[in-house]
Amino acid sequence: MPSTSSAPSAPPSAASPYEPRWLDEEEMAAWRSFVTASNLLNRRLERQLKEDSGLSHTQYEILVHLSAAPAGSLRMTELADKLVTSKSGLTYQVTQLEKMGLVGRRSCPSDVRGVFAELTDQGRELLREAAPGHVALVRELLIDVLSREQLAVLADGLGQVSARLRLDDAL
Amino acid sequence: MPSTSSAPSAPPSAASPYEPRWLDEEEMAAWRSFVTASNLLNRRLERQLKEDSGLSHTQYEILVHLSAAPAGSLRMTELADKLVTSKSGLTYQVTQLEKMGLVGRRSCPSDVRGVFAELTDQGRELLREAAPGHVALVRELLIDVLSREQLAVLADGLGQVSARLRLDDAL
DNA sequence: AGTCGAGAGTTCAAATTTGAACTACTTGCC
DNA sequence: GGCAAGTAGTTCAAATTTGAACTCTCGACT
Repeated sequence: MPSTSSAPSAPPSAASPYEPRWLDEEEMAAWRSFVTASNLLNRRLERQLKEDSGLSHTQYEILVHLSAAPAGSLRMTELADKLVTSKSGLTYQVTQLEKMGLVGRRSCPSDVRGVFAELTDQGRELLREAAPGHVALVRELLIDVLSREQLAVLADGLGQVSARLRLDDAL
Repeated sequence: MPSTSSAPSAPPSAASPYEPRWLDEEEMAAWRSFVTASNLLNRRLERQLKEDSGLSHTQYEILVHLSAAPAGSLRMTELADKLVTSKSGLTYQVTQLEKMGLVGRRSCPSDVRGVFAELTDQGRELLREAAPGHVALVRELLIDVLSREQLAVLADGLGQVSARLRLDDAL
């Protein structure tokens, strides 16, 4: 009896109005490995970043997104979107980063309600220091484990999945 | 200038002793889509499960793993491993589930230190109710978005990634 | 037997995350 | 102009997560 993660082990003929389409072995394996890899990877990156730079993965990603943005700054909402996190969660983390001197807040000229999070020089510098180690680990644990083709499929497939999810959310 | 998530936007010729191998566009895309899809998916599943069954994704997975285990029971440590979570985190969640009457604790006969988490009838029942909706959503958002080949690659590739991570952790 | 390092779970305090409520501002439209 | 509906961010309380410290037990070895 296959050990599944999304269904009780042996779907009995019972309970729900329409018999759902359970996941077959391959589908189950894909889903399982996705969840597991994601969790394991997160734990590892979290640990490494905290040890090497004192940043959480979330904080690191905030810096990255800001550094990639036009003036090293992004509106809070836009940033929250890119990070896929809650607005309140972002408010919290930006405050933390502000205390650390890595990020600043400026108010938006065109919209009084708006707030820009902005990378400080110190933030840029810390990111510069933190990036190599982080990238190296991502490479070691994920990128270099997969072939070029596998990477392409990952990018493609999960890109579609993300796109679909973003659409749904926008409803 | 490519927007990367693991490196500052334009890797300047600076800072670290050995110039790291940055991620090229494809690699970056793969990594980005993985992280994003994972976050989006988690948020969605979390929401759905909570609404439909009052369970968090973590709690749901605990029930699943237990239901798939020999006597509907697993040692705490083993369960924590499967879930990829901290021991203390598991202690907390098992206590929650216990309060809800979905899981029980039995002590291990052969090892006084050991504790089994065990699915109750009520737990089995709730899982039976929760599973169809959850599976349907996983299918809709991930499985059915990908082709059979893409799924195979996912399972394979991420399986390897997980295996590697598990090995490393065991060091 | 006696001891010492490792393992199993729990407890604890601190950090994080989240949704809901709230404030203040914008916008589209009469 | 003036309003209703929607937006941007923050605040707040509650739930969760984590690592470190701690307790107790196992096991191997002397």
